[in-house]
Amino acid sequence: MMNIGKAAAASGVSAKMIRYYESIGLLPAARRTDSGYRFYTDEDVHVLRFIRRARDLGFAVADIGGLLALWRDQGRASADVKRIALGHVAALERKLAELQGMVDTLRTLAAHCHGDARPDCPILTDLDAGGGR
Amino acid sequence: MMNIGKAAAASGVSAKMIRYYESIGLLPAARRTDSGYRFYTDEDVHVLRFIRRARDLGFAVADIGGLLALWRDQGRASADVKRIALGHVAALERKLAELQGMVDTLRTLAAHCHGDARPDCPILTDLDAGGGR
DNA sequence: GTAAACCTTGCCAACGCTGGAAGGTCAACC
DNA sequence: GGTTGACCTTCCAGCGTTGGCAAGGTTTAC
Repeated sequence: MMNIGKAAAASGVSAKMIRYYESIGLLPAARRTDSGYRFYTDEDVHVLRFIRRARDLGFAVADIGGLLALWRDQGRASADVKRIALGHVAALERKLAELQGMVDTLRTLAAHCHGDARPDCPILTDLDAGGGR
Repeated sequence: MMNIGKAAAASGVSAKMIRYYESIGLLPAARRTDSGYRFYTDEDVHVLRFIRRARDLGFAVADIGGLLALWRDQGRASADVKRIALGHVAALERKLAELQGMVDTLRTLAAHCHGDARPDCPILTDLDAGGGR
């Protein structure tokens, strides 16, 4: 039994976020003391850590709802978990490829920019012309 | 001389976005017809395309303000442009590394998940335990 | 008894857009 | 002239995740 500050410190999820997760329905409403303070058990902290770890791995909060349901479901099929994880990997890789393309383009442009006091610069010229595509 | 719909089609920036960029001060207030319609010139479309290209390269809207100022400044030093571009590359690469780390972790976990009807799954176990770090 | 550290709720800000509602304007057609 | 439909206008509200601040109640420690 601990209040939200302790649960936050123990889980690595800020008190603000715990309340937020509760407000959007990712977490069930916490039990309250007579004076209205939320209180949490070690089990709750366990769930919070699960959420934190999933966030660190880039899962959207909505996805985490699904993961939590599977986590709690002792009869789950690991295929379901794997499918979610690989779907997320695919999404991450799309984003990776996109960022990588930006980096490549910018590096190429920057490599051809004198980077001195002269005004001409292929970076601006490219932006100007729309990349020539 | 064209109204916002034409300018949007010609630049690849939606009418909604053009108004938004104006509202946040990235673009100067457009001239208006007597009836209040915004109107744009080919030169304006040129600027819009510049913005679009910069967004495609992942520049934040705030950064684009700086780039636009340099673009318009005929006496700019290319070093200033290059610095902004490389700073942006560095930020992109930090994000890339972060995403790559997530992908690597998830791929490793997924590779050890049977992905069948059995419930045990190292993905959940990892989330459970906080990654063991 | 009082001060400090906690808790509560609620609202605002950020990012970059997207959608909708309610209304005015313009062009084309009958 | 009238009507329809496609355009334009403004404002409002939301997405997702987090931080910050305010005003007030509670608990803890001295």
